[in-house]
Amino acid sequence: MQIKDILSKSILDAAKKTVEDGIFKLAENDKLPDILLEVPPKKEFGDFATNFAMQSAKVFHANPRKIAEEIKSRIQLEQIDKIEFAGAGFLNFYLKSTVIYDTFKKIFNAGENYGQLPNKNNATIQIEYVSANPTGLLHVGHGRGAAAGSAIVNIMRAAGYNIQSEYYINDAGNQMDKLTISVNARYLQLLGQQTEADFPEDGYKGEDIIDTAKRIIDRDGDKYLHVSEEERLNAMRELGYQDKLAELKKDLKNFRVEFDNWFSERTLHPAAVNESIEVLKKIGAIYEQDGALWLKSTDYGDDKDRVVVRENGEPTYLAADIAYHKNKFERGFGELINIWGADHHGYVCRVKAAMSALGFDADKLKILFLQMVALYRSGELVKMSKRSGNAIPLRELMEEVGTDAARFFFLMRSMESQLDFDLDLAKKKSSDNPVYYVQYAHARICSIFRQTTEMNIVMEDNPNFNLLIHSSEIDLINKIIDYEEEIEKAAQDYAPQKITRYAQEIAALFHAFYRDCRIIGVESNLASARLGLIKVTAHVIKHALNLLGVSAPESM
RNA sequence: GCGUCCGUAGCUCAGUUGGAUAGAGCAACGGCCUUCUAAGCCGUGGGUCGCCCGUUCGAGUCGGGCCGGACGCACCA
Repeated sequence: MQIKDILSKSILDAAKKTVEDGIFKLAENDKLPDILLEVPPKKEFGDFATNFAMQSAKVFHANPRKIAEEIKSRIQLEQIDKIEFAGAGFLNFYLKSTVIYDTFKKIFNAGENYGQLPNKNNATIQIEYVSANPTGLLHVGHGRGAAAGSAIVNIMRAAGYNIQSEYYINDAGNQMDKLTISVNARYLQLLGQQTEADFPEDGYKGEDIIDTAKRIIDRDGDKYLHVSEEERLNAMRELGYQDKLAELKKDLKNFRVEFDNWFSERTLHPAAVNESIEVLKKIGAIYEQDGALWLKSTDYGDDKDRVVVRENGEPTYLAADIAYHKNKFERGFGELINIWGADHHGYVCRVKAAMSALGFDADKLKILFLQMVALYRSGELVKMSKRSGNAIPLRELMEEVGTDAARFFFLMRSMESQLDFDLDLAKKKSSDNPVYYVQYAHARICSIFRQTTEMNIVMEDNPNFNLLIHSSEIDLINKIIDYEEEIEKAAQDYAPQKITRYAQEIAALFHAFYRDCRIIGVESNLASARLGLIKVTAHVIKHALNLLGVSAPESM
């Protein structure tokens, strides 16, 4: 049992005891408030504090000071040095120093396992993210989604959840037709059969389509000039698609993003799409009007009903999405998480409406939104890529600042905040740059180990951590003790930025320790304990960076 | 007009189911290398938490109303 839980329980027991002792009365319908323990904002306020005396003032009909005194006198714990009443009604708990040493010793002994929480034995949670159309290059917005999604997957796994990650490939419908005519036009152009003037108006104009056409020519030459137009278009569709998908996978891999499953929209057409429409028709959630089929999403709070099959008989994107989400629900996940760009928020209601209509628990579907990314260079907003004339491709960002900095910067802010990405700062090789700052702390520790090993300063198997009494050492130990709780919180809130922040904080505490506490040149038992401390510190920094998908170099 | 998100130091942002004197980084200014990486450390200044009203013992946090910004409001995806 964690010290926090022990404290909570003894506070609750003490509160109950005040009632038993007849000090306070609890009315029939009144309940004791939950015990909230927090780490106080200032060290003088102790190791933990609770506002219980204030929270319970109402049900006890007594002033907080009186409540605090009564509770204080009923708590006897060997781990506690003293309890003080402070402020408007806080109870501050001061732990005996042995508590943190005992806790730290357990962490030290856990070694590489520290940071991996026990399995929660939950039904698998599915996280679907990126899911960009395979019709062009991933841009920086996708990059933010990729960084966030993969970090959330890592964090939730560390927190003990079973996770499956998935990418939904929109490889059917309109956008594939556009890809086809675009690749076809570039192919014909490159082989001198067409000019720029022939390029279809609504085609994809990006340069990457030319690259795709070039690769097709490199492979198959001009052979599609000598077949029927239909055959050529079919070839352009398939080859273009395969090429785009391969590029997309390549970028994601370089960005340290992997998926457990790739789900092709094509597999839903036409059977699964038709089937979900039939089911919805049968239960009256779909009706016909103006030659189209409409989902009655207004029954579930939507502004208007939505078309699922167009007048021309073609299903809409929504129709496929209903079939896809139905499929996901039927796979039996405990929770479905989608990470979408903020520009899709208007879409939530209709998808949830369809799932509710189909009898699924729409609350199991959690949709997280990602706000936009704005890149700044020399203080100026960078809008377009010079090369592609379009949104900035993720690979250009990776080339410019590197994968580590790109991921770290994407994960510094909460997802629902717009992100201003400072390219100059991301490239700086100094402590101004937060990613270098954290990595440097890790490298510094590795460097100390290289030197101490050479000087035969060794860490014993069982160092005496009680020797670590400097405030810089205590602060660092306390931060390390917090780590697993931080993971838990980050997982619960789907908030990778909490880990990014934590990494910066522990790095800062290490640098302060480095300033105050030397290892080489001190008495061997103390050196040994300090080596133990920095060994765990290095592990935690590396572990946190791994969760973020950022490397932890051993030298810089 | 409607919906979602945002508004906290000059800039970018944290602020743990409402709690103690609102924090961090950058920028500015001033210090620290004969000793484990100065890619580091220490110090100083800097705030009407967009505005108003309400709920509460207590509001940056909750509710209502304004103001400002981003995004969305297709038989596109």
